[in-house]
Amino acid sequence: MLDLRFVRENAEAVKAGLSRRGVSLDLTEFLALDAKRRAVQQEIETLRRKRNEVSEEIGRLKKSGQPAEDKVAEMRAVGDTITALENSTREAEEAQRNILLTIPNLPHVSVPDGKDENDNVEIRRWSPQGEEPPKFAFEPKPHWDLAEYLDIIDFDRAAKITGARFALYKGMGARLERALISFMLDLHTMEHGYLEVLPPFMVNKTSMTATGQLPKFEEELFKVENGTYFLIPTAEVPVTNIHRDEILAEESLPVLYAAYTPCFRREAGSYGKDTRGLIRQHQFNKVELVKFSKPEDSYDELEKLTANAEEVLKRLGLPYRVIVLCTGDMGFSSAKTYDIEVWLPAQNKYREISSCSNFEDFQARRGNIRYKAKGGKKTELVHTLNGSGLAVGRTVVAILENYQQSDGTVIIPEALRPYMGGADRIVRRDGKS
RNA sequence: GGAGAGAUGGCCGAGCGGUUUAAGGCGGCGGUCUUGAAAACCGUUGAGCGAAAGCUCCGGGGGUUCGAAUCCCUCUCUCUCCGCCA
Repeated sequence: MLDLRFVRENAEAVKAGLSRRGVSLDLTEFLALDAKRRAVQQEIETLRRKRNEVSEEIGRLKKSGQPAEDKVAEMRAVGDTITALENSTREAEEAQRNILLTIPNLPHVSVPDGKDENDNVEIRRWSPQGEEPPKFAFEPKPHWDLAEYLDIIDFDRAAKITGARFALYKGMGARLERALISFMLDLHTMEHGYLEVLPPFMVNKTSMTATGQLPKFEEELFKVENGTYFLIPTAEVPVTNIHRDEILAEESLPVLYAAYTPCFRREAGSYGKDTRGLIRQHQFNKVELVKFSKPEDSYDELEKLTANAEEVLKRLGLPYRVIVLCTGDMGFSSAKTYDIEVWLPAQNKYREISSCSNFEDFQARRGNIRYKAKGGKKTELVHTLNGSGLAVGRTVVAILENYQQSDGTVIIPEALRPYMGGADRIVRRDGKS
C-alpha cells in the first residue's frame, strides 16, 4: 500500500510511476474524497474537544451539587452531531482504503521499463563450465519421461487421488524432494545466517492482505470451506506476518528467516500451460527466504538474498541465469524483482526457479511492521524482502533433466549425496536401467 | 465438545463511570558517583493523525451515558479444569 499522504501530495508522480507498469490510474475521485474526509475529520475533532471540556465541567458541577441539566442537554445534541459525522466519514475512510489496497507498488528507478516478459533484462549467466550450459551428446528427455521410467513420480495416481496438477512422489523421488529441502535449509541457516521457521500452512484474511494477495488476487487462492482461512500460496505470507503490528529494535535488523512450506495455488488462468510434469502444480514445496531490513539497506539486502538463492544452484551444479523483471512483468507488491531461471535442456530454455523481490515499505505499511532506531524518537516502516531459495519441485525437474544419462538413469549431484544416504545415482528399483 | 477465568504501553501489573492528562515495577536512554563497571541515587521513556491547537488508541466490533479502560452485547484469542483425540 502506498502512503495516503504521499499519494495526496504527489499524485502526478504516483500516476507517472504506475504508468511505467502500464497501469493508468484516475485519482480525481480519490483526491476529492480525501479532501472532504479531512474537512469532516476537522469538524469532528473540534466538536469532540468541546464535548470533552464541557463533560469535565459537568462532572465538577455534579460533584459540588450544582445543576447541570442545560449543559447535559447541549452535549447530548453535540454527541448526536458527532455520531452523524462519524458515520459519514467512516464510509469515506473505507472507500479510500479500498482504493489504496488495490494500487500496485511503484517500481524502483533501476527497474527497466517494459510491457511484458519479453522486455526483462538478463543480468548474468552461470554454468559449471563458465556461462553457457553444457551440450548433450544425446537427445535429453523431458523430466516426466525420466520420472516415469525411473518410477519416482506418479502423475496418474495423483490425478486419481486428487486431480490434475498434483504429484505422487515415490522411492528415490520422494527422497530427493526431502533431501533438497534439508540441503537448502542447512545451507541458508548454517552458512547464510537465516533462522529456520516452520509456520502455519493456513493463514487468515488479515495476513493475506498485509502481503498483498488480498483483496485483489483471491481467485489465485484456495480458501478452506469451514472457516475463514486460506491455504498459503507461498511461505512469504505467514513468515512476513510474523512481525505484523510489531515494532522491531533497530539492532535486530536485518531479521532473516528461512522456511520450508508447501504452497497451494489455484493457477486460474493458466489452463493449457505446462500441463505435463512438475513445473506447474496446485501444491508444491518451496524453501523461502524472508528479510526485514532498514530502508537504507534494502537494496544491498536484495543483492545478498539473490546471491543466497543462486548459491543453491551453484552447489548443485545447475546452469542458470538471473534476469531483472521489467516494470510491466513485476508482481503487484514488488518495487524490484530478480528472477533466477534454471536451464532445462529438454525444453531448451531457462525456466523460473526463484523470484527475489524488494517490497520496500509496501507490505510493511499494510502489515504495520515498524522499527525504532536506538535512542530515536520516531518509528519507521521496515522494508520487507523475500525470495525462493528455491522452489523444490522445479529443482527436482532441473536435476533430472541436467543430470540424466543416456541410459535413463540420473546422477545425484555430489552436494546432495549425504542427504540421499550416500547414493550417487537414481536407478530403477528393479535394477534394470 | 462442556465449565470457568482473563486480554491494559517493549515486558510485568494497578485501575472497575468524572484530578487516568493510564499508578507502580522491570527493561531502555541520559546523568551523579566511580580508574572503569556494578550497585545506589536523580531525570527521562507508548503509538497514530495534525502546521499547531488538539483529537484518537486500554484485544476487535457494536451499544448505554453529558462523560467509558471501567457498565452491556458480540466476536477473536489466551489460560485452568473435564471429556475426546494424533
